[in-house]
Amino acid sequence: MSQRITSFDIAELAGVSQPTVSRALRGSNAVSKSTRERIEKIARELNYSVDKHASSLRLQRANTLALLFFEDPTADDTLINPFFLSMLGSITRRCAQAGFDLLTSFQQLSSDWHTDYEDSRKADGIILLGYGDYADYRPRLRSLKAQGTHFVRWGAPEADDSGLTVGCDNRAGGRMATEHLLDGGYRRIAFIGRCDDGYPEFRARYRGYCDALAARGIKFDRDLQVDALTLESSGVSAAEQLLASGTDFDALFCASDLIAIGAMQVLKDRGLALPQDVAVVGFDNIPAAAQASPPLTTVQQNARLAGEVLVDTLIARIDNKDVKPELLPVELIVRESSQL
Amino acid sequence: MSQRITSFDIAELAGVSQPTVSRALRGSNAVSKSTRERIEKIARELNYSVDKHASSLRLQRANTLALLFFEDPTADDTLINPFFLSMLGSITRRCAQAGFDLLTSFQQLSSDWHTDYEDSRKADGIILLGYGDYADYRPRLRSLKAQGTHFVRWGAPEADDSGLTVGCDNRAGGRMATEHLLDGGYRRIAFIGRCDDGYPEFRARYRGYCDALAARGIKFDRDLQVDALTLESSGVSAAEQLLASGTDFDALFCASDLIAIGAMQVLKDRGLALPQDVAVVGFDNIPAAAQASPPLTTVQQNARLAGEVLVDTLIARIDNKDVKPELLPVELIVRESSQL
DNA sequence: CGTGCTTTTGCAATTGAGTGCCTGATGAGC
DNA sequence: GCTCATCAGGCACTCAATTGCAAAAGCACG
Repeated sequence: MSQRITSFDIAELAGVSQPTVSRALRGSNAVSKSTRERIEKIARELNYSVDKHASSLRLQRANTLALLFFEDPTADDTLINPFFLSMLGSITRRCAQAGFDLLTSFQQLSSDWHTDYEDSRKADGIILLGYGDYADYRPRLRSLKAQGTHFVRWGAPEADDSGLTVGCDNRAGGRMATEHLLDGGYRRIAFIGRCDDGYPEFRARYRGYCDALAARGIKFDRDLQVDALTLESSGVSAAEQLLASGTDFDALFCASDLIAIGAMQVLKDRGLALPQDVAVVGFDNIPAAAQASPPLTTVQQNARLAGEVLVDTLIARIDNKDVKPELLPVELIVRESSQL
Repeated sequence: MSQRITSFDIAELAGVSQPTVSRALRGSNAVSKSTRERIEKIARELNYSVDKHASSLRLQRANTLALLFFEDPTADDTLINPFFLSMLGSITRRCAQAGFDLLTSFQQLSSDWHTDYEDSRKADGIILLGYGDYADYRPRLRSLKAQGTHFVRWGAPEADDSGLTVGCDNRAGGRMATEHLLDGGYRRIAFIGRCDDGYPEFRARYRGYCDALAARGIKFDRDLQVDALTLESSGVSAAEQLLASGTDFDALFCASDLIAIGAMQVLKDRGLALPQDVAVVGFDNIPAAAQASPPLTTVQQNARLAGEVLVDTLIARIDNKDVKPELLPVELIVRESSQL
């Protein structure tokens, strides 16, 4: 295995000094056109590429982002929100376009992941994709922000974190889903999902649900809300709980597709016809939604766009540019679980 | 924002020289216990961590692996083999355990991805997860190998790439799936999937299928093999083609779950009862397999183990240790698509 | 108390690229 | 032909950590 090629090798072959090679390759205008072209040609022929570590050390910039999947300690990999995974491709591509590398990690919500990334200069900024109870890590995010760490998070923006959080318009999605059910003639629509402080995204979807009911003058019934997390098993229990309560309902708006899939299973087992007896709408449009039986109506987030906006926002923050937070659009995908 | 903390700061506070700090923190035995503890304490208090780039530059080692998802140019993200994604968590965790970072990227099969990673010292080695026609990139892998690049690939090992490829025992999986169908009394079992040179994994599954038939003395019928790629749409066309051909069949062994899901859709649309009229078995155990209607019997690969073995194998190669390739075990998951 | 050995530590150089400052060359204008 | 401006390129240093070598300090033993 031959010795690595350095800018000194290129310099020697081109008959110039090493700094000139550096200037030529990074496009300084203090190098004549002919010299630059000669250097570029040699570099190409030798398959030279700049040593990332030397460059980062000198520039004090890694040109690398870190993607952290926060995991629930109880979760196994098969439970990863498929939506996050479908962002991955988009994130890596956008990073590549912007000249950044992407470090990926799955982490427990432990105490030192941020140290590990920004303190050691491995990454210039962090993208956080998390699930689990947001209340648990809100304080940590606050302290990260106070430390000046560069990061963006996917979720529901809160009042005090301008630009730190990118999310889709969950509230609009909740409204669209509920209006769709109302348009279908359903009137006793249950909301399945936790909507307290720990689940800001679910809460926004819930608000959209309330908005739609209010707009049609339908009274909101407290009994029609049942807690559930983004787990199929949680959808199962929620549906069982709702049935056991005896509350009358003719439709479910589930805060996520996984919940919806679990709930549909229970409804079908009880011999209810979907959507004749009960219509179901989910949220996320995970691949399994289309496979479900019946195929699940759901609100789709644009994963491609989401990934791009996360990357762009983070890079803007790193460059100390102003970032205006935006809510990304959602789209209702109507399938047979809500409409024959 | 305060200035970054360096080993010089620690040295000053500890009243020693900077090299002593370096030695203390990386566990050299040329540092007295009391000095080491003093330094470690100060480093901890200041939240110091070693600058990755300076360290890598000096050590000539990035302590980083790159994970490349090779993508089919035609594919969109929703088509990513879910099995690969479920390896991701396992790979990141194993890397973390081994003290490596993980760079992730989705790449077209372009000409310079390897340059970009190992030549620029971004990563010490590369994990390749790919799909599409293997014949297309076999030559590229050969040249990578010739260049001495460190890499491992997930797939079906071939004769000449010892240790470069880690895979599960596709042939055993194919045999198990087929034997299960034979045990269920099915005799006209079709194999749906391409099994030429470009798809070594499918081919291994196909060989297992042939093994099982041969073991029961059942004559193999050429008409019962239909090409398909890992796409739902491809499963749809394959099933239509098989039906159109008029070939008699009572079961399908599909080379992947996505193919199986597409094929089942067609069979159901034609009014065939699953599994009474036709039994179906897939391969991969993707999450949608359990959601399918009827739930799909399939061969499960152990994604956690796969990720760990990929990482371990690659690190062993980087350290120039000997690597013995192994075939990872598979497991048959019986569901209603093949058994009432 | 001196000699010789082992720890412990510091000095100086190294890793590869990027940059401030200065010099030398070139060309234009008079 | 001379002066001055401009441009190209080189020197030396920097980024933060690691390491070979040598010196100093500590220790034991005669």
